[in-house]
Amino acid sequence: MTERKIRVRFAPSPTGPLHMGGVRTALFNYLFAKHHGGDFLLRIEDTDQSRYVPGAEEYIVESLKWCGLIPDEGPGFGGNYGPYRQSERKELYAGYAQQLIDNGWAYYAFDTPENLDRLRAEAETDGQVFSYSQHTRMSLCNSLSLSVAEVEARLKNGDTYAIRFKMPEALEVTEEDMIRGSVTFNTRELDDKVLFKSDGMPTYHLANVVDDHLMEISHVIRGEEWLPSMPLHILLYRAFGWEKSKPRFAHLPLILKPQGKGKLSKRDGDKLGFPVFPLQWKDPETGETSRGYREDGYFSEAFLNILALLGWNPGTEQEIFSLSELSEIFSLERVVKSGSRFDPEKARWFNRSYLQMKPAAEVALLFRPVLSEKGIDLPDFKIVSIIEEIKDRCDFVADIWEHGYYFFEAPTEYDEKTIAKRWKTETPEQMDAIADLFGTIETWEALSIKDHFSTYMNHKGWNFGMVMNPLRLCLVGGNMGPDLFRICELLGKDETINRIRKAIERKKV
RNA sequence: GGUCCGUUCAUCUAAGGGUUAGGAUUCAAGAUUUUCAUUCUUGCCAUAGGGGUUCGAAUCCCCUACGGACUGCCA
Repeated sequence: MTERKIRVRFAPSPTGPLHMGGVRTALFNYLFAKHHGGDFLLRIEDTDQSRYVPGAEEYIVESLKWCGLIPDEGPGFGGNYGPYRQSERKELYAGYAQQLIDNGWAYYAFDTPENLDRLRAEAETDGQVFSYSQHTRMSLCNSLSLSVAEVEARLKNGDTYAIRFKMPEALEVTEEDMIRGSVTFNTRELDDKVLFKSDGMPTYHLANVVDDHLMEISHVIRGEEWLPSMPLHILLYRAFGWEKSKPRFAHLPLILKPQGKGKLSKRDGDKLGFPVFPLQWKDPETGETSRGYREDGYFSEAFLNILALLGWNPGTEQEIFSLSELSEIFSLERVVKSGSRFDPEKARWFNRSYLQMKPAAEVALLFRPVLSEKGIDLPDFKIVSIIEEIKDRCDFVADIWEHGYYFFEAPTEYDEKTIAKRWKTETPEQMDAIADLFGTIETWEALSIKDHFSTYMNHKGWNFGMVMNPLRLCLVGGNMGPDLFRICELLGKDETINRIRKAIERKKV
């Protein structure tokens, strides 16, 4: 058992885009596999054709690729345990369902969905909850309550049926969850879940257990919402006689909405003020578009880093991790038990940290398209120099424009507050003098400009603040930006002088 | 309603019987930047409540409260 090859799977159903909780589940599976030198598989659980959403599977694959969580096996990724789409494994499941009927762990249920709906509605009006279970099964229409002859007749007649699990009576099922510890359920309280649907497809429970067994999955790492069905799955392994090779279970805490109640869900879409999806998603039915982390300008490394620290911690004070670093130190023991609220502010901070770590040349490559879109073309070394100056005030690549547009185009308006505070009657004359001074400078380089400027200022006896601030206003349109002389240098001599003259003109009017 | 899971600053979390309960984000103040942002320093802020066990409990046990998940021929 301990020598068993580690194999884990991420098993989403293609009912829409993956949300960040799903990505985190994939991440933890990936990290666990890589940490132990095991395999990470992707399996598409598309057993409910009525909920199938076109494009969802592609979306899932693209999301994993963006994050760098590349499956070792899966649809389109190869592997010896395929197919990895449950719809393509359809034929397989009926035999397993039959096996359970034969050995008495399951039974045919002929009840119509309408009838069950009615029973549920009735129970509800009485303030009760209907459940198809050991307490009610004998009064319903199934191969346990009907005579053998009747069952055979119905089967022969082609009546539709579902196959339900026959939950044992009053049996304690205890399982050691790798995150939660020992968890015990009593089968008395559990219902008879449908394993095989009347449409010929298995339900999640059957397909999941059968495939995990066939694919030799060693650890099931999934969201906490699956904890209540763990006893059913345990019992299914028992019913099939697969207990010896049964995987270990680990139920991850949920990611909660930042405010309000409940877990984060796909339906939260765009309403929260931050993306819940890794990638932008366009709903094929409504045409509605939901934003994604990628399109919002997050680095995938930052996105993953945020997710890694949501419900897990390294036990040290380190917060920034690469994927390979995470693989090295990740362990299920350090996953927390309680659900966590996602904090968009901290997500921003993570992205900022990654942006700051990247060399200016790399950021320039990412910023280039923004400039191209605006029809701006500058030599690379120039862009890199500019980015070096303003990178540390940005959280996202897109912020570079916001914080440094004046490097690329002259200001068209000037900040009123700064004008009121700094633009005095003597200012135009002073600016004019500075422009003249600049015209005489031969080595157009920050240090040299500063030198000339200082000497001139001292000679004139002018107040530095009352000249530098208006000068800054002329060049950038406000009271922001990096070192003034660096700006002059990067702008170039002619442009600097032009901007000063232009500002004086504008102020006159 | 029932079953199961959970509960340390506003948020993410550390501390696996003995610490002034630590860090990060946010927020606030100061310093630096002759501007702004950054950066740095400092500060504010927490063991849900009640009972036990123990010399000693955030840590172990019980109860209460609160939160969450599940309760479909969905996954």
